[in-house]
Amino acid sequence: MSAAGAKRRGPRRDGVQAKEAILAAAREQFAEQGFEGATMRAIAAAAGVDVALVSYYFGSKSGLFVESLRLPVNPAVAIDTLLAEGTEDLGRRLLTRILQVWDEPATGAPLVSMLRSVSSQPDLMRGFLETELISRLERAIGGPDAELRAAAVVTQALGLIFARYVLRVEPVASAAPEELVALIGPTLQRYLDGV
Amino acid sequence: MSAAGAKRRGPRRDGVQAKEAILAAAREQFAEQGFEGATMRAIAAAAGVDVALVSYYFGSKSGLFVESLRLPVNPAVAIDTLLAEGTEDLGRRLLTRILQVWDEPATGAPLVSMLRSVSSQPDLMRGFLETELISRLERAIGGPDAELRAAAVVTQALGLIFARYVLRVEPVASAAPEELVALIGPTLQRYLDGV
DNA sequence: GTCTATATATGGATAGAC
DNA sequence: GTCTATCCATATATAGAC
Repeated sequence: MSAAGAKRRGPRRDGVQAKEAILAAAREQFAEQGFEGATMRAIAAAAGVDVALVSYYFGSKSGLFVESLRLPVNPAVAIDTLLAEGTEDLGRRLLTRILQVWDEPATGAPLVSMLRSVSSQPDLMRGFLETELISRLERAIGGPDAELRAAAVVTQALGLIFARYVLRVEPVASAAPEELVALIGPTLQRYLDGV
Repeated sequence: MSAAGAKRRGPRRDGVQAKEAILAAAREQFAEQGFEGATMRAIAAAAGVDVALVSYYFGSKSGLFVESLRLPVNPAVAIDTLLAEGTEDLGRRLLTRILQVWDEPATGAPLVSMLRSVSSQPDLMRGFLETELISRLERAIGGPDAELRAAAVVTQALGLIFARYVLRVEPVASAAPEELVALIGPTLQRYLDGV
């Protein structure tokens, strides 16, 4: 039926849904290559679809990543939302939001299981942190050493999350969110401000 | 107790070295029960030796832990050494020491591989962090919320270590130690001081 | 009810006998 | 090198005071 040369258009007839095929290919590519190493073109090719379809279904590479891991929230989008509300008091607001998402079982549980498996897939998280979180924060805060300061924010948040939700170290694990915000929020703010 | 009443003394005659037997038992117990859950009495019993021998060979539970994981340094001892030099500028000194140990391949490599496997053994690290690091820092700094502030120090250090040595996130992974000390040292100091 | 005191158990560390 | 005995710190339980 399909003409030789040009790709055919219209719905696939092999019974495989394109969206599912892309997700399957993405999981494989992300696992093998890490977030940065995997390319949308390679994923599309492996799924047997056109690259444009990936953007059509998932909006962005980070959106595809989030859905491929079945994560409940997209950290990149969450950061953009916070930044859109201005940079004032960003440290506390950022931390408050982080604790909200991770404390809520419905959203936190998948994140914890994702983080648990990170040690075996360091490339995956490194790429995501670098290109989706650190560079986003860097652009927003500016100033000298913006990249290093943005990365410092990530180290503090990562360490808190790891201690509270994965290791469950006391008294961090059962501290009230407000206590943690009061103690650690200013740290994030200091990194953001560049003191 | 042995059936005859008193335990026998003198060297073992079963050819198994007591030290090795203790190490083997310790690895098993630590893995199953975590650091806090494992008891020196249980380890000694499993090894078929008296409890006192464990202290004799390894000095302390944390010493046994360190040797059972073949770690190059004992963090608890390292902290005590730093504290013995006073609490002045402790944040920077602590961070400087951490970076020295982890940056040096001979000492850092075993630590990294240990940290990689932590996700599958959260009890192990939780117990060690709580009873060997956080409580030590807590006693040294005192003041209100000393325990939470000590724990905050651990979250920042842990996040930095995880980002720099396990995930190798840039620009944290290739930043100069002095840069990191200048940026993050004050954070540790703030937690220690209680602001 | 909450708070304090004392009892009891557990577990780590040390000194000294053998 | 190995074991006995003991000490000390911590955690849990119970009883009585207020």
